[in-house]
Amino acid sequence: MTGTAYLDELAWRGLLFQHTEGAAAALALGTVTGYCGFDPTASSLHAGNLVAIMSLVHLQRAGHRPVALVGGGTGMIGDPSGKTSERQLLTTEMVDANIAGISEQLSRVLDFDGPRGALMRNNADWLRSLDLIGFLRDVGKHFTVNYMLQKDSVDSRIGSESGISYTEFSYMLLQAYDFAELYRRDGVTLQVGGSDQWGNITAGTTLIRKMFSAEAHAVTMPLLTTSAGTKFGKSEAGAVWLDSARTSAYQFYQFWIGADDGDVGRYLRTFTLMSRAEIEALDAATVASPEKREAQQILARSVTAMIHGAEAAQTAAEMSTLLFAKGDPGALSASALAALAREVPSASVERTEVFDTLTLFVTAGLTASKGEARRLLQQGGLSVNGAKLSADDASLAAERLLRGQYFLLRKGARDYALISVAS
RNA sequence: GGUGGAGUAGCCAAGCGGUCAACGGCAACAGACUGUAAAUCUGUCGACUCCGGUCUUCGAAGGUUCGAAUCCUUCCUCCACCA
Repeated sequence: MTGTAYLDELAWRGLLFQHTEGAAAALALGTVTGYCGFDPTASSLHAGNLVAIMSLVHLQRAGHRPVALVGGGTGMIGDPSGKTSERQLLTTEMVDANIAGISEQLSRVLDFDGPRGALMRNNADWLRSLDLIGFLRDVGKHFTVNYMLQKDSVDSRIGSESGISYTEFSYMLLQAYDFAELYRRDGVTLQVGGSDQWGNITAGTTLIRKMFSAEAHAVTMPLLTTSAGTKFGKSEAGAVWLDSARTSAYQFYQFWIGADDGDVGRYLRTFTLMSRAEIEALDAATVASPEKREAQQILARSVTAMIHGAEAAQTAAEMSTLLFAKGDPGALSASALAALAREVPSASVERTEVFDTLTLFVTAGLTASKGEARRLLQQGGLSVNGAKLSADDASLAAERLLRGQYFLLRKGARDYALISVAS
């Protein structure tokens, strides 16, 4: 294992934005313990957080020890980095509930066994009981306000309409203190994060130098964007969550398979552990025959398997094929339909002789109101059981139910839902 | 503290007594074309709707008027200049 394996790996994958001087040398000296923080802003992580998770996975694979820090303390304050306005404070209960959710997700992806097994830490353990006077004397004394004002995260907010509260202004010191505390407790000497975290991270290396006369390092990764310039990790329906209760494995799979040709190579590098040669072969395949979507399929399969397991990824792929292979939905077996009901958003309704088309789409959650459903119907954007509906298909007869029980609804090109009739 | 300017739908941004649910752009959604891609073109785009309409919006609260996003008063917030 060469000393620069970690940075080299990040670099060719396009995941290296900047790092402190001497980071490479420090990594070359032996096993380094490095951490990355996760904000408990929701009870689940989302696709965007995968970049940070991968940074820890690569760290571990390069022979180092990763620490995942959940922000049970910092989450009470809110990180101003990259935010244009003051944030709403979360309650302790919300933060703790969110921590429980994201800890579980992190523990599924990282390897906690062995001498370099990952560690899970929660900064609530040291931040919530922090006493103000002690903090101001021990930590605050090491930072000038001048230094803090220079940080981008603060500077951009100073000039903004809403300004920045003292609470969020202090955030950087808490994160710096986290780094120092992890150094003291676990010997952590490296922090990785998004490029917007540079200021917070270097505040930490500064603090460690002043408090412990020790050297610590920062590595940051570029913020991910799509080739269209939009924020990554959003689908039509909103954020792509790692929690299958929020985003089913099928929907998760669909998100990845919809990747643009221009993005898929980068995503393979960022979100899979595939080798450079394998990925370059897929790049070539995309150029040669983009319509096969080979790279997208492998990407979707791989990332879904990492988050939801190989079995769920297999099922998601099968459902995807089922829906998009342009087969006749009437031919689907009862068990295939039952499986579909678990993967695709679904709802059940009472049995009647005829069903109101618009109501069905609203019930299925594909449209927000009957008005919207009507508009889509008139535009030809709705279909049932694989057949496009026309403007006068205001109702559906019970005879059209698949296997006597289901309606397969579709909005647009790829938004499916299943209605099942209570028997 | 003084003077001047500004606050309009998810964002940007017109409108400045009725024809305003409010021009235009972006974003979003749908259709055509495709490869479950991109680009392009077309349509939709406050909420609900029995598609006839109904209801709630233009920083907040009052007021003038037959009628206000548009005029007046007070308040809140932001920006600029002066002190």
